[in-house]
Amino acid sequence: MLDQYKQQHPYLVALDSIIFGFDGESLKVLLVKRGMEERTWSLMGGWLQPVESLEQAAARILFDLTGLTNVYLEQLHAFGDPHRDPIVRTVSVAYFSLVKVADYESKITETYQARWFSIYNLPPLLFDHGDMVDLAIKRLRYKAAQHPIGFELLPEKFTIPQLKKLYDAVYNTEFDKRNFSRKILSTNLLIKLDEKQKGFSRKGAYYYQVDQTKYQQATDSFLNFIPT
Amino acid sequence: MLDQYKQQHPYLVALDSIIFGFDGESLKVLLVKRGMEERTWSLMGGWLQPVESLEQAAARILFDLTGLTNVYLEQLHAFGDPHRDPIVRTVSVAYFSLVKVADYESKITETYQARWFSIYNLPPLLFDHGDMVDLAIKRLRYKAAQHPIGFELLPEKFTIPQLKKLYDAVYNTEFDKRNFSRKILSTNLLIKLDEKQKGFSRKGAYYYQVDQTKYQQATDSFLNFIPT
DNA sequence: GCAAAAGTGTTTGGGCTACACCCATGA
DNA sequence: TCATGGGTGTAGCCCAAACACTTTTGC
Repeated sequence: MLDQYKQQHPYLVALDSIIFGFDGESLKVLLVKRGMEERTWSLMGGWLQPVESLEQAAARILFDLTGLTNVYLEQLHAFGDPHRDPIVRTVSVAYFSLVKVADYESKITETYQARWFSIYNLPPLLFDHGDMVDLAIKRLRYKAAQHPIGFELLPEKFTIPQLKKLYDAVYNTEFDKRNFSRKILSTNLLIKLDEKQKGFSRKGAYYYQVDQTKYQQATDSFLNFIPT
Repeated sequence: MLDQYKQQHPYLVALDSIIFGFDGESLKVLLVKRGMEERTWSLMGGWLQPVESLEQAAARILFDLTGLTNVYLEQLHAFGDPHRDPIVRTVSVAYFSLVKVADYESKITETYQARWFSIYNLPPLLFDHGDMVDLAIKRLRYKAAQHPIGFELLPEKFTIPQLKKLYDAVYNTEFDKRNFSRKILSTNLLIKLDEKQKGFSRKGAYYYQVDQTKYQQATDSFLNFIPT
């Protein structure tokens, strides 16, 4: 190894994931109690391994907890305050992910002690994990305003009222249902199914699903996505 | 140190800066030829030191090259492909910054071999620095479309036509001057000065400066910032 | 038949776009 | 006086916001 490299200090590199889910009513974050820190809730995290990229590591860690693959995963921010971990200096790269709660629900408490918390009712968190969550919420709002990522939080089939409730929860407000559905449908990203939701309301709402082809393209383009 | 930490591999952590500048005509990036890599241009970068945060490190490195402080500096992305640096595994946190070219111009070539390159005419770059620049341009466009960060690239006093040229350069297009100035002025972020620019045009354009108070607040809020 | 949620239509105002003319000045 | 860039005004259009009524169905 060259001198220039030898003189430098190496640091531990961790990954932490802010995992968002939506249960039909409010926006939730998945927290765990890990290892030595029995008393404090924290984000799901782990260490970067020699053979993997940051993104691969984040996906691996997410898989360990949830058993899910093919999940929406986006790098949030690298946190590197010298004293963020009081034991040993660690740089943590935070990722945020959006998961469909229904897809796995059961798995999460098998190995880990994990629980969903409403974003408006979070417990004290380990290290700077609270900052990470705050930033992730901000980013989610920012991003969901222009990109149709909200679908990632719902099951394959969902109704427009469900989608509206999700947006209501994310922005902590109440959108106008008429303008909302007009706006959403005008994107042409949704395919109306023949099936109606049963049990929830008398009338029943039509199910929709995402047009995956169009969705892939739209993800990269600008869309102003918040109606009234 | 606890076992959990001991078993983990540490890595070198670097910082790289995409430094944008505007010379009145086109958008530029500042590149250097560093150390051993005499033959390849690269971004300005350095190693994370034990006592500093990521942001402090990025600011320090930027200061070393340009002598500037109080510069617009924003974390772009952490790059961690296992083989991005072929010699030793390194995680690099990239920052992008916007500097006022006029403020220092002279200093940059004293210690380092540095040069401004048009973003449309970049040389081959070291490692994954090309990806970093691409991402930074994308982010700059994305961000400048909604936040008034364009001012960071101009001197304290600037004219509306100068600002329009900057936006033209960033988006590689030509905005309509009437709509552009209406839009910019409607934000009320600019203070018109009594002074006119001399020498460039016959008539001379009025200088403006940023209303710092309002600007600080606006930075955090949504503004749709691109006219025709 | 009534309660509760789903679904749809209209009007209005503001902002964006497109476009054209006058102004100030140095040469 | 003329050439060059600076500065402003307007009409049309589209989109977003505000708002109310009808439909469906389980009880």
